[in-house]
Amino acid sequence: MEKKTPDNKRKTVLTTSRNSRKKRSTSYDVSRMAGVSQSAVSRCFKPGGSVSAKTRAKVEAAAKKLGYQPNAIARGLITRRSNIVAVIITELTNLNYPEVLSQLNKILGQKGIHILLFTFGSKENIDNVLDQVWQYQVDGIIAATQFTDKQIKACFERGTPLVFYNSVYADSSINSVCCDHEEGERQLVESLLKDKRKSFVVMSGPKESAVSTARTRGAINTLNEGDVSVLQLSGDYSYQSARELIREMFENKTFEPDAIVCANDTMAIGCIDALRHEYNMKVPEQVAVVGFDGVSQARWASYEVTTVVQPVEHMVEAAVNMLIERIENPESPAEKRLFAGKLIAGRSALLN
Amino acid sequence: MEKKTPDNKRKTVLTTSRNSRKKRSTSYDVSRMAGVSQSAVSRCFKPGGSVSAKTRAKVEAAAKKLGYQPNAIARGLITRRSNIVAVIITELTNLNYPEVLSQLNKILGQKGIHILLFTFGSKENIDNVLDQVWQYQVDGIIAATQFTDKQIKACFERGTPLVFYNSVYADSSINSVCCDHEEGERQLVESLLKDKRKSFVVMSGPKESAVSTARTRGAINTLNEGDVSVLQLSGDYSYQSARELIREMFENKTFEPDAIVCANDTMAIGCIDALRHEYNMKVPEQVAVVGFDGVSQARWASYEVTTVVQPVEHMVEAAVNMLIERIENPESPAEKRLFAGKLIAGRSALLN
DNA sequence: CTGAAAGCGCTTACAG
DNA sequence: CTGAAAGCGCTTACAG
Repeated sequence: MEKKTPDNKRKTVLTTSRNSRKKRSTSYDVSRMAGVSQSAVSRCFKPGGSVSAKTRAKVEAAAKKLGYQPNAIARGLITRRSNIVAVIITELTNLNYPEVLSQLNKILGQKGIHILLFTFGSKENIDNVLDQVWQYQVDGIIAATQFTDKQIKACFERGTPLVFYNSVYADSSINSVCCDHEEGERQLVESLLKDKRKSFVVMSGPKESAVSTARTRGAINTLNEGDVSVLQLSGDYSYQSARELIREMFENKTFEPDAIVCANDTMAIGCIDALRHEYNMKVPEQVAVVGFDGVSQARWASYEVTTVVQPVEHMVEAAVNMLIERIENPESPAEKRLFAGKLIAGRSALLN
Repeated sequence: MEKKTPDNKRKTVLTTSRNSRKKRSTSYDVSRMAGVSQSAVSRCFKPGGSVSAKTRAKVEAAAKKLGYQPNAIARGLITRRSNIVAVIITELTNLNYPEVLSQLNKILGQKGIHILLFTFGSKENIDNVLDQVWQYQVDGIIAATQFTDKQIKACFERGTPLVFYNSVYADSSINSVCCDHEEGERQLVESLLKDKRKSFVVMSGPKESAVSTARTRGAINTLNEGDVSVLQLSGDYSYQSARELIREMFENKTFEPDAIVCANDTMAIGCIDALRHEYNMKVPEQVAVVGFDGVSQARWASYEVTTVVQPVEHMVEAAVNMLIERIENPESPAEKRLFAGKLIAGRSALLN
């Protein structure tokens, strides 16, 4: 009631809520209290703005008293820089992503950039996500998911810088940071070949995942160079899918592997559990199992998965730097950065 | 070069970048092409805006041709509704959070609300995060972390609705959604007591975590009702910390537990691995181990942790609904919602 | 260094 | 239903 309501027609729900919401103070409020112009206030909050020490002192005192913070939304409207980046990421249940996301937040935060987060299951439509992204005028996009050509083109047309994380496209005008999945897998498989393994199962992740495809390709190509038998199975990156594939294989009794190459650590863990706990087999003596990613769970004593660790910190930092470079200088040439993974010999496979 | 640059003084880096950035079309561009007023365009994009079918058709055609999307930033400036909610979350490595975050995104997304994500390690300052939050004029905050009274007061003063997730405060004017950690722990411990366990280790998480404190309190209070010996140890929710605590305990040979009550599943898994792989002990025969959370890893065959599952989906949905209710109606009374967890008997403890 | 003024792209009473 | 106009809270040439 103590509020001034000059306009007593304000009665809609929206207005009610607007009124009862405390009004935040603006640069005008500060300028009035400090006895300076509104422009002066604005300059005080702009790094490198030219203001005298005296003016700055007055403004800072007033701002503090009023609890003033510049409105980043209004600023973004006029500067066309929101300092917000969209992070689009599938499968948050993928054990690798929390680390990626956490690292992204850390590095972007250091640069004063914020994350508008979009995650989604396979069901949802990336087009919808992109619509949201345009509306929020983000400065750029980091995408850890697969886009269609059309979606990529839309980003170009709108001039929104785009960097893919672990998702590669042949088109050289597309920016990406990627782990060398194919080469990493080759190293794993070569070690298994040296260890005289003869019957291989290669267990892929989801069909639509380019990462899984690259890993599988690395495995198959390397195996084709050796004199071994190979069975390809297709899962979905999950622990459950790996267990089920093992179960099916043994029930059909069609194949007796002595090595299993999994598309990620989670599936490797699923295989190890199925082999040991359902079929009473020795890992790695009877069957060697290898994964990929280097998630923390892979190091747990019950598994100690032999795997390739992605250099997540370096990759994320590279992605962020690439994106910022392209936000600040849209003419930067496109670039693909490929990082080597590091093979870690655990106890799920005998490697010398 | 084909661009019109009426003002040839534009030469700063910022301006360069602005120019080379494709200009997105605005409601004015659409109105010009459609031959209607800009207000008409605006109304077409407002749900329930009153426009004739004819006008709407013209506007939609023009908008489509221009690839127009309303600028949510400009809209937010005038409506004072950004449709952005800040999600503030510690310890993304905590295995429970990916699920929470993914669920948050799903439910908020369904309501047309976006997430500005803030994660941080223990080092960083929540005050800094809150400064960012104010600047971005978020509609509300979901905090899965501990605030100081002063920080909570700041939210009140600015009129920013705030809902805590798994973080409780005595003050009844604070909104929160929480799992009943104390009662869940009581149930776990009672089962262990029924199972005739006599020597208990209670392994806490980080000192600053209210959740860990509640769980530990539930355990200790229940144990005090029985005739058993109790050793309290303090870790940090991590697998490593649990293994180290076990190691220290056995090296000091001060205590021989037959039951270990862990602050979360990850620590329970660490205990199981340490007991089995370092000390060659049988779990659950010699030592029973229980956790808390119900993360997917707890169900892995190597562990099958007896635990209490948090009803994450319900909790997140409750938090989102509470927040939206308070955004739309700031006068809503404060509320605390407490959800029961569900005890799942795994094979890490013998429960009947 | 400083202030007055224009303008970012919208929404929304208001008057027709 | 429609359009002209004011205004959200800023930044930034411009002129002093």
